[in-house]
Amino acid sequence: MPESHNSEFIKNIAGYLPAISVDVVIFGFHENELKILLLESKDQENWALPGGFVRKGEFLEEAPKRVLKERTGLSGIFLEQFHVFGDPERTRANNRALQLTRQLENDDLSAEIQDWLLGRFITIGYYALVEFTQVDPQADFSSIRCSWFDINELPPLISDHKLIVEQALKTVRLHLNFQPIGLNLLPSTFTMPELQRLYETILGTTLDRRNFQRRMMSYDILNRLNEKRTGGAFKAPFLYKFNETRYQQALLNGLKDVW
Amino acid sequence: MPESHNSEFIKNIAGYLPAISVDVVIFGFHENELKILLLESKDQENWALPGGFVRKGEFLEEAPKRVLKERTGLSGIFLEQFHVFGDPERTRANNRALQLTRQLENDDLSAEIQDWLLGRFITIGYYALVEFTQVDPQADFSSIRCSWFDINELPPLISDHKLIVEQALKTVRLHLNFQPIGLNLLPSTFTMPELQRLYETILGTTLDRRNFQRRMMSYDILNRLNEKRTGGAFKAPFLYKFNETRYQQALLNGLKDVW
DNA sequence: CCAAAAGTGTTAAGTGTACACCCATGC
DNA sequence: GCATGGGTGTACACTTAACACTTTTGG
Repeated sequence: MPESHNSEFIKNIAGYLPAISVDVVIFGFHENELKILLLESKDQENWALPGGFVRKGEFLEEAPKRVLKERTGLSGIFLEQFHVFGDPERTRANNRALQLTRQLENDDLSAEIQDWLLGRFITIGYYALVEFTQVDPQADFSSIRCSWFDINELPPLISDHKLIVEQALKTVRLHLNFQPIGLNLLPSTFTMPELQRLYETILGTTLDRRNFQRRMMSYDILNRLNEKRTGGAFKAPFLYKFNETRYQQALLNGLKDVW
Repeated sequence: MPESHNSEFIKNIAGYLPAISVDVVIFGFHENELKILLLESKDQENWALPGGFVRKGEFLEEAPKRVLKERTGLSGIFLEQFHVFGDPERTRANNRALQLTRQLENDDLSAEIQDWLLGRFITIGYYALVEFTQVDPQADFSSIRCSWFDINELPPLISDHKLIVEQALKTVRLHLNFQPIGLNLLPSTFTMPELQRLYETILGTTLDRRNFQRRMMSYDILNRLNEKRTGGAFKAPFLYKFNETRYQQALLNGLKDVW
């Protein structure tokens, strides 16, 4: 799938908006670690965020949706614009362009297309929160591999991608203060301790078990099921599900305003 | 100043990034009303947000800074990116382009430049908070007038500019929950009731005088002066100044986190 | 001296924090 | 039965919301 899309991409380079790219920080949660999905380029030691370009006729949000779909197979996921990165010196475009041009150096790329690729790119940063176990990471045509990395053990990244990741994490932490989180990061049913680990991992702190439970319940976005997670050691915890209606409402209205 | 800049702009259209514009929602506060600065175009009944393009070599943030400077004369102002608007059908660019091309129809605009102007534009929305009394609104070359409008009495706006304004206001209200505000919206000294009116106006609600004062003081970003605002009727209120060091620190660290 | 605005104080209700205690489970 | 993790309850501190009282000022 990505292959055919990519050849298509090369041929239709003029069908994309110039100078604009999107990069997506795809967060996943697994074994108490917050992870992001990265691509390893063929030319370099460095890794890169999955990114793409915007088709001339499409809605802006479609571009990150495509990226997410192609790299994870997932759709219908929470995806949020968080910052535009536009330093003239950012070399993301150059790196990406170098990959493309080297790969295609035998082709007869017009000067126009060369210009397109080598010009300055402003990139719109999106973040996505996905369920780790449902993802089958797919490399794109310019990459060797696509895989998950612990947020605390990132490899060297191209261009300003480290900055983009940091900013994404900062934004998620801020959003945690007034938005619910977890619907797409966790399986459809989960235990309270599991939800707590997610919060702790994102925040990089520890939280009080009992107070966490109370606060989460006060948000009124969880339904406790009559089942428990059996099989594990020790006391079996209850299973919970997000109440999707209330969850979406909380996303819109915010959890709590100061004023 | 704007005139010379504008002719320069036309000649150097190729010196700007294609397909990207910035629009700035400039908020001011005057007589208990929240206002924004709008431009009236020569061709249409509709008004528009001040906007501009990004020069090829400049930092992204320079573009809205230029816009702000040219329309208000102000610099060093709080300016924040809040959303990217990228629907393919948004006609801002077309409207703007129409103005430009009509105005220049006798000139020999190359097909390339025509394409540049008539293509699809993605716009990055910024908001600025400025001190009303220090602004001398300046129209640009494509506009008849530049003036303030009460946020509740906006004229018809071109394209999706109404949406952009709404989103800006929503963002400011949200930011009010974790960021200090007022440094650039108010004169350098002000009274507590004046600051309260600002908050009330932005939020569209009324607040308790005494609790407001306590909360503001608890943020530890205000210095009370030994002077009062005399001349008015009734009891003279104290004057306050923002402690700029603490203010900037609060901007960075946030006022209060839930977690 | 009265009305209106501003400053200060008080108190009850609500919320958050830090625990103590009990329950379930595997070894 | 004991270590460990999970569920529930509670006392206390702290914050917030609501309101009373006092002070200042112009008319």
